[in-house]
Amino acid sequence: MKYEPITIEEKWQKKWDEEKAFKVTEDPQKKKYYLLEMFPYPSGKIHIGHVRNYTIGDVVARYKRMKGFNVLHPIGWDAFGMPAENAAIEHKIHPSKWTHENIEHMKKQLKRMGFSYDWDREIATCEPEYYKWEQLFFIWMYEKGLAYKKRSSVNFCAKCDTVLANEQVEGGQCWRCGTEVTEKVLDQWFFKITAYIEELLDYCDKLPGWPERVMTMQKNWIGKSYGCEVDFPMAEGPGAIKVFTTRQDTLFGATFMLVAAEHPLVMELAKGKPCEGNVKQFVEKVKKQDKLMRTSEYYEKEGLFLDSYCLNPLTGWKMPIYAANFVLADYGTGCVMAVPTHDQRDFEFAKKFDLQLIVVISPKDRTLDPATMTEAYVDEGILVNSGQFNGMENTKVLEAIADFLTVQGKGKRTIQYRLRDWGISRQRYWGAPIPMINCEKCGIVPVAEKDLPVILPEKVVFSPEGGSPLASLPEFFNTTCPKCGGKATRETDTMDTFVESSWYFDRYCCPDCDTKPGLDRKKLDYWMPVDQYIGGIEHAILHLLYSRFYTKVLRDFGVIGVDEPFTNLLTQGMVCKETMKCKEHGYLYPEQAADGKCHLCGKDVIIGKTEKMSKSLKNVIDPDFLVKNYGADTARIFCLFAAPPEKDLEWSEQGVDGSFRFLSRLWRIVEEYLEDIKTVEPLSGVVELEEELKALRRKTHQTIRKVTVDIEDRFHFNTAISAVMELVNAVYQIKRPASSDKIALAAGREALEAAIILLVPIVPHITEELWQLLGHKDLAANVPWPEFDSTIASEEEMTIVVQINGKLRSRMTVAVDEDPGKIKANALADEKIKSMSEGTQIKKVIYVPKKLVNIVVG
RNA sequence: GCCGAAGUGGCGGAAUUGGUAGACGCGCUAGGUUCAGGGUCUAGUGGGUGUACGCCUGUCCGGGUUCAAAUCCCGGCUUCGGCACCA
Repeated sequence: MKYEPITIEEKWQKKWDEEKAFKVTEDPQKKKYYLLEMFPYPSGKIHIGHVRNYTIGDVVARYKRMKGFNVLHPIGWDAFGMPAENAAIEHKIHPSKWTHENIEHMKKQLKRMGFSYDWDREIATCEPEYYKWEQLFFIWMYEKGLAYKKRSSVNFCAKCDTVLANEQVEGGQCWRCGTEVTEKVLDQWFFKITAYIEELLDYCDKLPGWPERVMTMQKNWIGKSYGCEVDFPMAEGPGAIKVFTTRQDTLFGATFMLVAAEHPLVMELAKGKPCEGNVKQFVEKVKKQDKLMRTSEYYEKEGLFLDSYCLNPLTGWKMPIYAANFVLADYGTGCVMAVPTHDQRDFEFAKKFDLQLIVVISPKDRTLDPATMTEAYVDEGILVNSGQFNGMENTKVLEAIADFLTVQGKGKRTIQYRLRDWGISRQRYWGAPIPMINCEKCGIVPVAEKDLPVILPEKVVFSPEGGSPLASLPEFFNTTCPKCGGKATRETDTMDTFVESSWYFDRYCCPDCDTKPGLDRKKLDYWMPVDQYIGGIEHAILHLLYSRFYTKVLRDFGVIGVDEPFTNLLTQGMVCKETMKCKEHGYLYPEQAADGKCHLCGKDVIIGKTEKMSKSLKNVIDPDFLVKNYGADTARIFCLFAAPPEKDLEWSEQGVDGSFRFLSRLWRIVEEYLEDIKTVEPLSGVVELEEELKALRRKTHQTIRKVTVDIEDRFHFNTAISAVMELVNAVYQIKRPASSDKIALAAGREALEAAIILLVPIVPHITEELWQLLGHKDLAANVPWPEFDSTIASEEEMTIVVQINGKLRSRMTVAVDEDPGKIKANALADEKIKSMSEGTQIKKVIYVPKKLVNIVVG
């Protein structure tokens, strides 16, 4: 019988489905394990990235189940979002229909991969049963001041025709479509993520199960910095300009003031002065320039004198005030004290406008002369020209100056963050409606809880020009005020889809809960937090930060009982493949470049760089193709074998062949033995064996040990698989026992059963089939994980390496329990060692137990 | 520019704590197979050198610590990722 993956895979998938083999319920007697992979956006088809992500997760889920854990392993759909809406415009298909069809198809694909999900917990975030609760949480957040509306300048993507959060802008471009982001002023809803900023930061050091670099990225994103707020009084008249600085040690060197061009203060100061017209022009120019500036590498420092002065609070000197293009309006106070001698940007600015330079930090080995300086001095040094602080080290004077400013009432210590509140308004249709009402009389009023959900209307018109379809649907937005009953209009913005993905893992614990608040605390207390979360590194900031925030909000509502949603996080690497190009036809799909020739023109194919698989580069492998040609098991084992999970995986056609070959090899050896071992019990306990079988048995138990450690402690599936390959090789290697040699056959059966069971989490279909062939009635998926016997696994002999001065010279085989003194003596008595150390003096003999003897000679 | 990760055969990757570098797989070579081909099984496969037991050399480069370094320390190079006028 040949190994026919397609037949057996479909057979077992059907069986698992019928038996609901992976359905779970809360069981207080059993230890729970919540394994979660980032849920997919239903784009239409699964891609290799999904296959890799979900395979990694499935191995762990199946392994933990075999280890006796009560494993929650759910799946669902991140079903709201723009592509559905774009499809509606382009193909005249309703987003709902498009989404549901995609889910249907992708669900089939996932089932075809053999992932062990509890499908009864499947959720789709576009269903009112889901977003209803999100709307409830929104109202609660509104009542607590955690959701608020603000008129603000926002990042706007013209192509997507919607607003983007700061986190969704990458290098000045839209994270989704790459279009350049522009600024727009709109009324927007925000979540007050900054209310939890300290806790979010704090826990960055309390999540040891997260990769260091993800935590670093989050910390950077939060961007906490300690400094001072300092008041610079206006030279004439009342008032002062507030400035944030982390470098109060350079305060004595502040010689001019910079204000962000967009800052309202700029026009205020220029008002009525001769420069007003110029200033206005300048501000307009900078506003337009802004977006370009963000993306371009080079930038020209520009500024304009506002014909006003303020005073340095410590020196009392007059400081000219400039509007500048390189000062950020939304960081700190939007105003910066300029210290040209010790800040490169300020230095360049001062040179351009010929402004005063005063050195206040002096390097230890030389003296700085403002007249000859060619760049700012930004290193450490001793304070000069700084009154009572002269002679002190600048790094140590920060506290003293902060105290001094506080006592003098000229400033105070403050903390600044880079993180802004999370803008969640989207001017799109396919999202969860924001449950708010604008009443002419009462202002903003939340929808009454009893009226939830605010259902997304089905019948809408999409226009290619964009704009929210909801905003042109009177049946939707015309309503009455819940407070006064008067005429009112609904909010037509929908929520950012990152809101749905911020709590879906909670909902999985009780997907059918239909009583307020949609989350069953008892069930959540059993399952949460997620023990292991697995997904792409691309969500290091966005999704993971939002989810952490939302978890804390829900905790404070008493809805859940955990501080953090994900205890352990594994960020898997990308799947890459070489690109292929034809001079004439550009990038080619793999099937268009068979035999190294372009199938369109026959020209030689140029092999390009290896890059992340993407449709635009056409370096993609369709999972359907793999399943059809090799089966799901081969796709799974290859994804695991080619690289450890956190590293990028380079796709290799030949590697896939190799994986398939291994499975066939396993199949063949079992078949080879099948008749003879069908009725033989595998070995267990202590049995006297001849040398070859003893070695095989040792290998069997060593393999169990290694695979267990590799999966449990390190998620190193590649080495686990190679260990099983070795075991299979070992069975091939032994002499085929006679049909009557029951002991040898029992040892063979023990080895083969071990190989099969150890591979169950990795290649579940072939192993189910082989398990059944061996005469077992129960599902391999439910078999307990094997234990190893350390006595059987331990070697009786060991190879000791003999070195002279650290160089390998000889080896010897000794019993494991050999006396160390004897081993050393043997090493010295070794023929080769004797001849090589002749005429030298032995200075030292080092014995590393069970490893080597190093003889140091002089 | 700043921060972080990585660099090992022809290739993907092993080497858990400093202790036999290159497990396992791919590729390649040779051989067996009622072997057309493919498949399959067995053996070999870092480089150099020698008839051979062998010897020399070798984990990005240069130093250092150590009996012993892919692994630890210092300096540099390259690649990838993140942040980037944050005051």
